[in-house]
Amino acid sequence: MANHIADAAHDAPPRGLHGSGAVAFSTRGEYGVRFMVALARMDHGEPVSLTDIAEAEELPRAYLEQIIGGLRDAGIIDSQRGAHGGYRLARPANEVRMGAIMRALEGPIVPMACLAEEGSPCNRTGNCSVIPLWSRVRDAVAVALDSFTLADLTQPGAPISLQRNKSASL
Amino acid sequence: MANHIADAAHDAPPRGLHGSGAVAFSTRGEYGVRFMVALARMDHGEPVSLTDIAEAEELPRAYLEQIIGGLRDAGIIDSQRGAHGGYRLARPANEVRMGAIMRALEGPIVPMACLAEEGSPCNRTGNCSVIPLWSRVRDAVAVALDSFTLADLTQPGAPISLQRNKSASL
DNA sequence: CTGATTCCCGACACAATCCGTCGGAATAAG
DNA sequence: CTTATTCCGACGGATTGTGTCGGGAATCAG
Repeated sequence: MANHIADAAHDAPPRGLHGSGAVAFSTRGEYGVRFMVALARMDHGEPVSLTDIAEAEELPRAYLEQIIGGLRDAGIIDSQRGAHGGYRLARPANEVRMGAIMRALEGPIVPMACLAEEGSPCNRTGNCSVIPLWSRVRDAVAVALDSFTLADLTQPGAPISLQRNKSASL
Repeated sequence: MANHIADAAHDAPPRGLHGSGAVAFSTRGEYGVRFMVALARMDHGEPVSLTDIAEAEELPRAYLEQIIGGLRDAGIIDSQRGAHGGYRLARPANEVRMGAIMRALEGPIVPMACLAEEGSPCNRTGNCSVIPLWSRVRDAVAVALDSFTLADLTQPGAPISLQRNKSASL
């Protein structure tokens, strides 16, 4: 009886919904950022091998290798194969915004499937007044990420005004 | 040879990592918010049944029922059982912040496992300088969500300065 | 040339989580 | 008593996240 209701909402989302890389930060983001920070610290002109970084950060090497492919494709890091090969920063650390790194690692920032680029995922555009909310959240995340550069994280100590607020519930 | 590296990083995370309700917005958040908006519009003093809302929003009824339990437990909505029962807003729509709704639906906002409340999930607190980044993202999301009230979404039209920026890539 | 080192890439397996369904118990109105 | 509705626990399928494995391709040293 009520099945057609479920069906109507069921075939609406063509793609998996938060799979396209939502604001969800998985280990890809965590590991990838830690990789970048470690690389920025170790990069002294010679390429740094993946094994060295994986050991220093205690991360699974093979998995990390798979993750950082996105960083290379995005032109954030340069790679050199062969003996004595490894990775280097493509640009100085203070010119690399963390938003670019996260987008390369996790895909575009789309907190909700409604905000996908192509196609018309949300057929209720007229009816749905919730889009401004997700839109603002997306922009806020992007601004927050882009307010840091890689150089801000390589230096120890609080890079910008940082208060560890232990307010009750966020 | 290199296995102990993987092992060291392997038994470190005791709990599932982004399961505690990260910034990841799943259908719980989407459906729950749509439920709240629909309820705010239909609430005229009499309780509104879940079936009516599910039909109006074309959402799976049984799943929605499961989702909104969190809203009731958080005291955001009142429920009345039995015939002619249903749901009502516990407070006026303009006093309900969207952050409270999202927290009730998806759990606390924790973009990365490092920021969990209890225990010391990140044993590299001295070494890890990435925490400020995740911390700022978390705060930005919280502020963005709390900048909307439920009333802002029930009225059609742009509630706050809203420009649908179609900038290339976020 | 040969071999060692390192990146590169596709496929695979395991576990967790998400999404949604189902059936029944409790409560309230007529 | 019958009906309408919330409430609750359990269950299954599909998807995705996490990580491994093996081999191929480039590069350098000898």
